[in-house]
Amino acid sequence: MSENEKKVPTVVVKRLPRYYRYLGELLKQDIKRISSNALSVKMNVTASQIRQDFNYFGGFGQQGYGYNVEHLYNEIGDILGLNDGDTTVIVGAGNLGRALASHDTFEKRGFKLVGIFDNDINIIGTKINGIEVMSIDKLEEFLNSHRVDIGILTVPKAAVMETAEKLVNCGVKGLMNFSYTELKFDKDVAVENVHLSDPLMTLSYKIKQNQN
Amino acid sequence: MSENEKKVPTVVVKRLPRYYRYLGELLKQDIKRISSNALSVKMNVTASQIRQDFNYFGGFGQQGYGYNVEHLYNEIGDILGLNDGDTTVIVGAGNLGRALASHDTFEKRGFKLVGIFDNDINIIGTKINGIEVMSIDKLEEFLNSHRVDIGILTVPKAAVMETAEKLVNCGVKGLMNFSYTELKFDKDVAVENVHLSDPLMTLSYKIKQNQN
DNA sequence: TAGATTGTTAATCGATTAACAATC
DNA sequence: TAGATTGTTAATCGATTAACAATC
Repeated sequence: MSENEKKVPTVVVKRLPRYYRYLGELLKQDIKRISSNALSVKMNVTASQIRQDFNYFGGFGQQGYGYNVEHLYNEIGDILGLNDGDTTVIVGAGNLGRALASHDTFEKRGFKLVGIFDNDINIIGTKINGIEVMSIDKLEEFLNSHRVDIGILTVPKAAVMETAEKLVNCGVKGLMNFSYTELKFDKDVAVENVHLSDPLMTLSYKIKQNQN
Repeated sequence: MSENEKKVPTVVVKRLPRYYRYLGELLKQDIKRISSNALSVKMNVTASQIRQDFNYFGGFGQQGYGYNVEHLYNEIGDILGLNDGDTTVIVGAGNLGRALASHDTFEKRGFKLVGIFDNDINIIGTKINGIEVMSIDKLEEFLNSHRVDIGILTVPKAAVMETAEKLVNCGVKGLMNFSYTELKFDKDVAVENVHLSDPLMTLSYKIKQNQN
């Protein structure tokens, strides 16, 4: 990052996927352009925030016109690295692993699933979404012979640390962890810990509030 | 909410599940008490933030001692409404619905799954995690004869709005939506929209940053 | 009591919103 | 050109951190 580029706040980065989704919808509806104001109404945020957010990455709009939907969509995709052809492996072919392997949004977003691994002899060899489940014993061999950018971890908690280290040691650059732990590596390894019950708990809180 | 209670910022509420998880771990390790400072090191946040956060709900600690782990854990559980015995139904028994039905953390957090619904004749009647999948045609009948607090939506996007409205009309107070839309109701219906590919995109962004 | 650590106020920092000149 | 809407600076708001008196 060069001297004069200001670091983009995490809070802004976290909003990018949402912009991307909304713009994708507009694109589908064949809407060619949109103003920050019109978008703000749809997304329920302020127009000011939208313009500020986009300006972290340079202006994508045009005065008096607004934003070209397709252009903006592609730019945000680029910023998010969705056009980098990132490859993924899923480790852990249990219920959640299988669900994610079949989750076609990942593919739509430009991520290519190249391998699924498990240690259950009854699962190894079966196919999920056209991809054969391989033995976890073959993981390192596979990683050494294929470029894998992202590891999606759906293994039990007890196995997650060991698995994560294997992945990282073999050059995987990012981990999406669904196990019940919080992984953390040096800053050169990107990690996203996903806890599916967190939003459920937040929901429970909100329900309780509404009752009063 | 009474006059003099200040509204808890969303950002604080969103942190509660994480505190809850960490305290649960401490509890398992038989750690009886912890100071905000020790917890801050573990959780990689500031001790100041921890004390501020807890103080929105009244003080749970004791000067010179710190916090009693079990007590704090239970208090946060109460605040989150985990002891309210909230019941859930899952609508959509595809891969993700099945994975969530088998996801035992939901149950550990005090949520009771009471029904699973689908429209696929091949799935109806099968059992997931001991619960029989019912026809979606029976949804309203079921909701009218059972108290259901939370609806977990794993139906295709095209069906989500209609399903959500059915649930809400039958008294469901909160929705956890995994479909590719953003649901929004009046503020008396709590909604959490979960987009599994969002963290994957954020991860992709981080990887791209690390490359530079 | 002395030491530790909270609860809470005050200071700082960062993010959001408002405003408007620039310009398409 | 006149109107619309951005890009961007300035003002405001809110969240985080620092500091410390209260107190266990």
